[in-house]
Amino acid sequence: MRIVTWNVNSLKARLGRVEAWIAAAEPDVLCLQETKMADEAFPHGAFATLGYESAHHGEGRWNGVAVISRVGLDDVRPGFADGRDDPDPDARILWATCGGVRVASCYIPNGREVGHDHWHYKLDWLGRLHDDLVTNADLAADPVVVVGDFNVAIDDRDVWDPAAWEGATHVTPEERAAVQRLVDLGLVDVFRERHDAGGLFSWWDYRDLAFPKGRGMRIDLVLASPPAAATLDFVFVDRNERKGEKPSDHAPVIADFTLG
DNA sequence: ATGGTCGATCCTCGA
Repeated sequence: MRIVTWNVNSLKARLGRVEAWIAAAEPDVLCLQETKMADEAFPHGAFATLGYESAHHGEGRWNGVAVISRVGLDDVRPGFADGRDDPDPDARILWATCGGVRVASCYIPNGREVGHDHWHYKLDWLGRLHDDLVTNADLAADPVVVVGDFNVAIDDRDVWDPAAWEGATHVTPEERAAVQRLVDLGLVDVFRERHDAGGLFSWWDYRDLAFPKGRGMRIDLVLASPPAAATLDFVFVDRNERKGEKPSDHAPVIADFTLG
């Protein structure tokens, strides 16, 4: 089963590229983030034409997440089920079961600046994801794959210049600890398990020619429960998608499992 | 060629 995460930075602006990419790469499950689209505007028909069911959780201008699947799409659930009364104010997580795998498409808050209200929201958001998993998933027993734009670089290998990012959002001990809590539940960062090297990134800023200069970060993650991670065949970043006309600033991360 | 973003919105904000 080929599971992909891709922050497309507006699905409206990226639809043509996404359609062409699906036809070429043939994902079984494609999780999108930053669709920046209302639910009414989501192009279910375009994906149906390609043989995919789709679910979307959007709000319009910002955020928005989708799960697109050709291996079934059941038990769709937007938002958290973590026992708290306050819903997430943003459209940032969508769960679905695809081909027997429980999948979450996640767009973790950016954080903006360390100490900013939005940074505290980011830490709280990752805590809610943790509690949602504890409440609703049996990671030791079931295939669960949590993917998305985490806006956190787990260690210094995931940053083009750790010195330039020292003390900045995405690399603080607090943010890294919030992701580590997910790993401590048993989730495996399958890309890092398979690739030791630094300099392998999934996002490059549009500004200052960051991509041709190699100035990126690895912030798009595929986190798999042990039963899923044990069946990993390969995982890589399709950095070709960062090239060409009107790319997203993120490239797809592709993980193939021999599940099912 | 010695610089340098993009998208959605409403001309600024968020990333």
